[in-house]
Amino acid sequence: MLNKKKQMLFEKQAEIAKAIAHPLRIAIVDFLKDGEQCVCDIAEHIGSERSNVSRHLSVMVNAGILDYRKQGLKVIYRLRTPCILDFFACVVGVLKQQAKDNEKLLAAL
Amino acid sequence: MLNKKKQMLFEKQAEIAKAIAHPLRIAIVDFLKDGEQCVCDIAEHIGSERSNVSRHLSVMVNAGILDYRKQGLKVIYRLRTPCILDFFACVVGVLKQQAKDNEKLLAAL
DNA sequence: TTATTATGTGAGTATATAACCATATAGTAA
DNA sequence: TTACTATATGGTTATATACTCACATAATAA
Repeated sequence: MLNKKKQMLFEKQAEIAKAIAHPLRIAIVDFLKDGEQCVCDIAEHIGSERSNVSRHLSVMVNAGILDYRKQGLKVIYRLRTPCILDFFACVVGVLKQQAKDNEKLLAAL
Repeated sequence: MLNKKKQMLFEKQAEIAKAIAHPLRIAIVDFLKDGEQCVCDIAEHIGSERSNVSRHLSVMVNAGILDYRKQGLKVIYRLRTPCILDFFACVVGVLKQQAKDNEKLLAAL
């Protein structure tokens, strides 16, 4: 059985994973990998309402994935942990594996 | 604005991330990193009902994270993409960063 | 001061997810 | 055949999440 310490660690990890697990949030992280951006530009880039984007951003800030600074009227967000990008490299690996398996399946028909 | 292709990719990635984003599922992945296991042993190890574990497992199989084989009465699950473990290395990095920041905050009080 | 702009947040609704229980399915053994 | 075990799944309920709209807040400019 799991001990309390491990259980707590898994809950923390799940929180962070959940903070990434949304198409818009992934689009945001992908956008921010090239540099910091304000909410308005993020919203325009991913094509969603600012209020919605603002909420997605705060989810990721709370999880520790993003950071922000205020500059006049604007709030500018940036990636706080670039290793998040490694995660996507792995995910793309999973997708490629799936594609390969589908090919095999097709070839076998 | 995002094009359709990127949007589809982000949705796929989110699906995989969601499949990891649960404390029990992370516990399962952590358990499986040392080798394949049947549902009954997984359920006992993480301390949850078999029906519940079975559903969590099928979520991860559908996402392409896990694989399984049948052996008599038992169904034995294994990690399909070990790079998933890299993800956790990153997540632990995020947690460490958070802990460091909290220390600084405390020291500043 | 008022007006404008960027961002954040409360309220409501719709949808998705997780957990539990009961039951179904399938393999094994007597 | 019946009994037993491991796993999967339908149904229900509780909870969480995402989205939209309206409004609040805060910085800036006129």
